[in-house]
Amino acid sequence: MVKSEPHKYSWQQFLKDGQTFWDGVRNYQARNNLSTMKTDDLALFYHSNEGMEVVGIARVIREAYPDPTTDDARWVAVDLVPHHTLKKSVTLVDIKNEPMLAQIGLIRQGRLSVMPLRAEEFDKIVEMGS
DNA sequence: GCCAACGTTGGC
DNA sequence: GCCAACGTTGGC
Repeated sequence: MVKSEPHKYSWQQFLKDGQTFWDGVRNYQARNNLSTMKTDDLALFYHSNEGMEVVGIARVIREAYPDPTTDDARWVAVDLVPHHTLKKSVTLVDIKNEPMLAQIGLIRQGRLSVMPLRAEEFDKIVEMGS
């Protein structure tokens, strides 16, 4: 799952662009999670702050490479394309109300901007959004 | 706009 | 290497 503040970079903008590079991660844990993403992996796209909901699914088309927006070699970016827009967004409230999802990173560690999801958690959210 | 959670920085 | 101070994120 990746998070973005909609006023900074929204799902709608992502759809319009057709592709984006996921940069600007400046947190080691988030960076490590980014690094584990492989080509063709799917990632839920979450709007933080405004909306607070999962709005779509993105697909990785390029695995972690050095973040082009900084000279600092520690940081990486990945390239994403939109894969699927959820029929209805899954809100943070929905997720909190689903016992099976109570332990996901989104709840446990709110500040983390990139986090892993187990396959069944991913599937559950997708199911709730369709 | 406030505040809690948490990561990072810097003094010792 | 510890810990206090500070900054940032994100939910409410």
